Amino acid sequence: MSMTSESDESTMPKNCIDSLAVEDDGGGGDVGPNGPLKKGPWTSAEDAILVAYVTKHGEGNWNAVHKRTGLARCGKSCRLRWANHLRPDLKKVPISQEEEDLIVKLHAKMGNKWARMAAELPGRTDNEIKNFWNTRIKRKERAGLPIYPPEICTEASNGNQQSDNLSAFPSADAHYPDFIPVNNFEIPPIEFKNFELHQKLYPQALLDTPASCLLDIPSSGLLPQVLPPSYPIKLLPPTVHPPKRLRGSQSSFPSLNAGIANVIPFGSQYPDDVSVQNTQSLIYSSSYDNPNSASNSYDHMGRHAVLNGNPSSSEPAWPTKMELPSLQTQVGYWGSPSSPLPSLESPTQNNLSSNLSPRSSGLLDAVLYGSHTVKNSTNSFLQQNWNAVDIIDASSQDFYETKWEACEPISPFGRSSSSLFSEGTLMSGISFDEPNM
DNA sequence: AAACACGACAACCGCCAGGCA
DNA sequence: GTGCCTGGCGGTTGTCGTGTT
Repeated sequence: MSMTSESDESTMPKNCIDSLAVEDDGGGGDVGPNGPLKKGPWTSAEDAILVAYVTKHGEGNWNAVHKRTGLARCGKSCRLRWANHLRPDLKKVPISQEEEDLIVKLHAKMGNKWARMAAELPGRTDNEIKNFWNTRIKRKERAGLPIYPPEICTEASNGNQQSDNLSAFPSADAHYPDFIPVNNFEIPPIEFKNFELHQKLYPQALLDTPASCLLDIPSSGLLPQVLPPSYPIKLLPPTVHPPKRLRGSQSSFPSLNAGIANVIPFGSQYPDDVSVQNTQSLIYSSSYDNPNSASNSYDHMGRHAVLNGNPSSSEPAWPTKMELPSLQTQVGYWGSPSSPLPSLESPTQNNLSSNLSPRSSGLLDAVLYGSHTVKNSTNSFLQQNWNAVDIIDASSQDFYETKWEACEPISPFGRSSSSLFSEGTLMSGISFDEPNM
């Protein structure tokens, strides 16, 4: 990014007030109990500090970052920076057409569930998808084009009808093409590995680099130097972060309140729906043909896809505010007592869930499932890659040249960076275990 | 060349939920 | 049971680059 301004005089966010600022780099920022916290664009030096910290200590406990490193950033800021920019598994290339198509499809199903959408798009962050979508919406809106391409609506409605067969949905679902089976809780077994491996991949030298030193480094690009020349995307399948909590666990459709969630056969759509877990295209590949419902997916302005066919939802909020797909505005419809829907605990769903993924009815189950799977997979994975640590510590250069070559050629920061180790300039001796201020 | 509009993106903010003492 | 802390999520804002007038 070009945003590397060091100046930031803005005030500290309220939610960061609990963080203790140690660094006083003369920059702006509010003053926490122990000093100022910076806001605004991150510098390369700050990135490097954060990367080093996370590499060594792992994700989580973000508020400890600045306490241990002297980084004048609040925990939330650190977390976001890491998640959106520093995670090694992030793609640093523009969103492809395929990805765009998938985003559109996912949005038709999920609405503004960016985090969940990100989970379906390896290497993409919720923020990235959100930005992409918002931009796209604006563009479409300005052009008077439908947000959802006709084929998406058609496919979605087809998929929805197909789901009828599975869930014995009432005929009303013809108006809810986005009600299609999808495993929104998919937690690939490997996803929890990321950090452990990263810990092995970042150089010990960096880990021991004093924050005070790093902070003095100009933003000209320390980070590219301290990070591997390429990312192990293939080794580290990016996905939703481990116990990523899903908001409104009672229903993955935000607008569907608990009561509704209880009656809607989301089981076919949620955690346990393995039928879609690995075959997302299934959703749109149904042989069903329902042109009518597709045509209903657009309002007269071509603005908001009325996927649910409810005209009332197509009007108001959409243009001025990023809205959920109209599906999610149809609470009343689904919530109607006249629509006896199967329970989430139906045997069918349970059967599905028993195979591959967590049960739709419980986020906890999803997490537990994920943890279990990861635990197993991580062990073997780490065993396979364990020597990477030693390699790095001993000879980073060799490691990168030999191990990273086969990986995604795009570096985390979108450039081909020279190895930090090739330059061998990092200081050592100070660990982030100890506050260095 | 300057002004403006727009896109793209990073970062912040407020809210909320889970964990824990 | 309650309150605090931490972290996640979605919405919003701010900034910069680029194209157009």
